[in-house]
Amino acid sequence: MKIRKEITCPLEITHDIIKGKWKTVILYQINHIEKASLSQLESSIKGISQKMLLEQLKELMSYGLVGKNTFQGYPLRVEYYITEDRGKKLIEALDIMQEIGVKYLEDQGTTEG
Amino acid sequence: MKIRKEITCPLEITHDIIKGKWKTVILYQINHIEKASLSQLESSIKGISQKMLLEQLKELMSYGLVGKNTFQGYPLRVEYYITEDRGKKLIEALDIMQEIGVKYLEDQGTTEG
DNA sequence: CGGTATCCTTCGCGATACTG
DNA sequence: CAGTATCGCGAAGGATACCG
Repeated sequence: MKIRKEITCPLEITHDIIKGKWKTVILYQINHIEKASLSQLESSIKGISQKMLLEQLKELMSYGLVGKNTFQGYPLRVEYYITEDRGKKLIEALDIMQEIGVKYLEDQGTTEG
Repeated sequence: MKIRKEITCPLEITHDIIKGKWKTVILYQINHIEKASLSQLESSIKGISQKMLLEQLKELMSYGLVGKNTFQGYPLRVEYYITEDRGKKLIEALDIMQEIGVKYLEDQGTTEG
């Protein structure tokens, strides 16, 4: 995911970070599950492959939005979480987007049905 | 811009609508300029072509996020605006994204310089 | 259970030219 | 000033197979 060099407003940086198909859902799900394992995320996000999930998680971590704890032993265990400083702020925006989505579905329902 | 059929959460609908490279900046700029003409938008958004701008505006209007007033006569004049019902709500999310972007730039500045 | 590597396809976006 | 049409490219993302 590329972040453009020339920007009109800082908003675009944030947008470039989360514009990928899965980024927002992943963040949203991690926040809900709280300490999310890879398999938990994989099964909770419809249609995502393990490869995409890991790829996107890596990017989100590189931007400091998601953190990870690894527990050695058997079976292997990891916990993904939303970072307090950067991640939680973005969740606020995602929550609004969630609201809008819910509203959108309601409107669809009343006009279609 | 395609909206996926199978979703995990309504958030994805909103995301699918604004995921395009220019959607968020366009919305943000329209909101700031208030009654924005095409040329105003074109000159205020760095790097965008008229074709992309019109294409994206059309999509944003189809989702009810942006409205347009056309004034016949010479020269031709149009005003694009953020819709009260749907658009303004999204601006709330974009404002948060703007804040995050600003913070991001600040952090970059302190670690790099 | 978690993670990596490779190959292939699709479609978002840019460049360009034209119309009312 | 505002808007439409066509074409080509590249990166995002999907399928699949393999490793600790």
